Amino acid sequence: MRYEEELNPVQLDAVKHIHGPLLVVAGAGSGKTRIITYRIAHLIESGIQPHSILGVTFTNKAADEMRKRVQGLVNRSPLISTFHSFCALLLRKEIHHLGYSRNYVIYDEVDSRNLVKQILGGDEVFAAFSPKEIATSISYAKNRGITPRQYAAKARTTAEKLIARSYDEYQRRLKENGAVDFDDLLILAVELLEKFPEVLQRYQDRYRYILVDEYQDTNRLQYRLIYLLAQKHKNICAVGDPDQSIYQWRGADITNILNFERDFPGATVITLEQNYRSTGLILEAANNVIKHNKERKEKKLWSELEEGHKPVYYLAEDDRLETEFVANTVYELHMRDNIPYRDIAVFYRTNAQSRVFEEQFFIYKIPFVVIGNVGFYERKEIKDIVAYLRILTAPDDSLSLIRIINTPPRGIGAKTIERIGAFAGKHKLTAHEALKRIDEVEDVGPGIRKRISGFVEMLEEFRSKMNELRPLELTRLLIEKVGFLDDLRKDRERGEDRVENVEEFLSAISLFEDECPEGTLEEFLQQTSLFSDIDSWDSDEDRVALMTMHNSKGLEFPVVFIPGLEESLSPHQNSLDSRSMLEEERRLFYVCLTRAKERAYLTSAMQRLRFGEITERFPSRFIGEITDDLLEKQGEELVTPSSSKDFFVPSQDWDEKPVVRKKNQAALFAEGDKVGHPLYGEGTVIEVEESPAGQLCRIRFLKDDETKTIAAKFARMTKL
DNA sequence: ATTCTGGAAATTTTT
DNA sequence: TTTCCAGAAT
Repeated sequence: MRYEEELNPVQLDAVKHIHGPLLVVAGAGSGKTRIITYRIAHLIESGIQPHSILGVTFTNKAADEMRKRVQGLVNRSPLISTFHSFCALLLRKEIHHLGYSRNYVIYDEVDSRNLVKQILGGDEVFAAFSPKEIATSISYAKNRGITPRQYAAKARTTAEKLIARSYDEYQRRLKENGAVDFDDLLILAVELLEKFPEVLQRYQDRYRYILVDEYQDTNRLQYRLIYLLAQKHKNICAVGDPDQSIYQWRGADITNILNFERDFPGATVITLEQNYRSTGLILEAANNVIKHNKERKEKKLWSELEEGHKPVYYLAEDDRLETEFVANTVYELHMRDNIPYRDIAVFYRTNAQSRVFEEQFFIYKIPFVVIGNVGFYERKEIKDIVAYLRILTAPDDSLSLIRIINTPPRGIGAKTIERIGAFAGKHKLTAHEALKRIDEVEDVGPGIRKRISGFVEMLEEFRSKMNELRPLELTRLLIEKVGFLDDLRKDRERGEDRVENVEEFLSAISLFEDECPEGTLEEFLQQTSLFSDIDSWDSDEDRVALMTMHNSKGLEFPVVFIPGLEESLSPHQNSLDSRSMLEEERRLFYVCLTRAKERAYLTSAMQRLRFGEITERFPSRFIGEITDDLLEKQGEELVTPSSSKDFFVPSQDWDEKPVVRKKNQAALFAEGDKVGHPLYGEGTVIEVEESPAGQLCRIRFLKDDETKTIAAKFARMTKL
């Protein structure tokens, strides 16, 4: 490959470097991804085996993309994953050393919070503290490498003592449930490598060449992990930019990148300051802002690209008009300048801000996709199904068990669950074991007993089928057996959406089966718990992307909108009285602005609706930090509500829904059809309903004369 | 045991 | 405005 033609001399130095520690300080848009991919390609072309290379990125999406690019260059690819996925992989093979089961379950944030809630439970002293706050504090401590014991030793205030106790109990219950949380993945991986030198050595010799992206956002545990792995061969390449550090609030430690040369003596340091992404004026505006940070190593990006357009600043009267301006401008750019929707993005500070844009874009028929918000796997209906599947693979996960024992409702209430819990506690049993001995639990009525044992038997039945059935088939049968769809459809308002989500979940399993023909249910579950919303975003679809400022990291778009640039939103209220937090807010804004290739639109509102109440707002200080000659101002009087209306008149014939989802609907069954079902046997279709999830059939089955609603697409039914 | 109801709270950012 | 939760009604 001709590296000289594809890279500038500085980039080339970074790419051609093979042995020893290397730090690449890569300013925004300086070709960071390019360097990493070409460097991997170069390593492989120099005769290094792909399997001895490890690449670590921030998101699964970034990892996928990088893998594809390397694949495109040299037709081979090493392991590239996120820190968390890598740790999960490592632990899957080695966790037994630490006394955990290999089939451990990964708890996400919601699970963690529920567990904390459970711990605080009956104790009224704790009522003053929210489970969320405590969960956050615990996570914060964990990311700093503080153990429960260390925390307890240092605790002084009542709150700290409470957190200390909760933390300790939290860890105990995690282990009891055979579960680990996100933070544990890192903690346990580090613990494993520290306590078992022979394991460490194996992995050191396996991954001789390590690359870490977004190094400025690694925390102490992640640093430790990399340090351990790279200690022997010292072939570590870290790429990052201190000006783009935006995760200190969750424990990212900027000193990791600042002390690189101290930690890896003899390191080569390469700094990239030429920007290839943004046109001149946008870049200059960004430089303007970031230079206001005090805690910063001087660095000035420059560009050979043309000056381009000035960033536009629009001050709206209120948030409604702000979104209208954005929608108008998007519409104009699309219609007049033929800019595809996929080239446009909106970055806001808080997820709550997305709503008004969704509504406005909907009115304007502008196709869009919201990235982030409530992640797919965090939706209740999906978490419920996942809980069922987890229980099959890991019976001890009592959190999941409690979640599903009465979902859908089967007459097992809070009181009963409490009694079972007490029984389990008394006899030192897991919830699962206690359920099996339900006959010994006192004060439980005969009807309830019967339902519980029925429930337990059903789980056993499915568990025994786990080996013979593929995950998709198993999940389908489970959903039908439990009557999950019937339950969802009881919700008149959102039932259809939920059924549709279930459908999407099944598609995800199907995709997994295609990709990993040998993949087990456990592996699927582990993979999904480390999935984030941005990972599944298809950037080829022609839609405007809506996401938080944090999610914009690592991306680029020709056109970028940054709304809500007001004091108390950006910079955020909670950061106003700390200089370091304020500087992080500034970096965040800087990151967003440098995503823009050709056009940037910055907007603020003077009034904003908050919880249905009007609040007064002031333009962000960040706007003031950009010199006037760099901004094209479009103020209140320039685009008033009336004149903005002139931009856009929705035409009458645009009647189709702007956001169209592809559906592969096939008319499968009709009323009166005789059908055979793998679980229920023979039946007759008595009603067919078309839904977003395809046909839903009400079917009366001969066996016990029962009527059930079944999604035709997913049931393996045959016409008789 | 489940569903309904009204009052209170909610919004920082996430692997 | 929407979401959440405790207590009341079924």
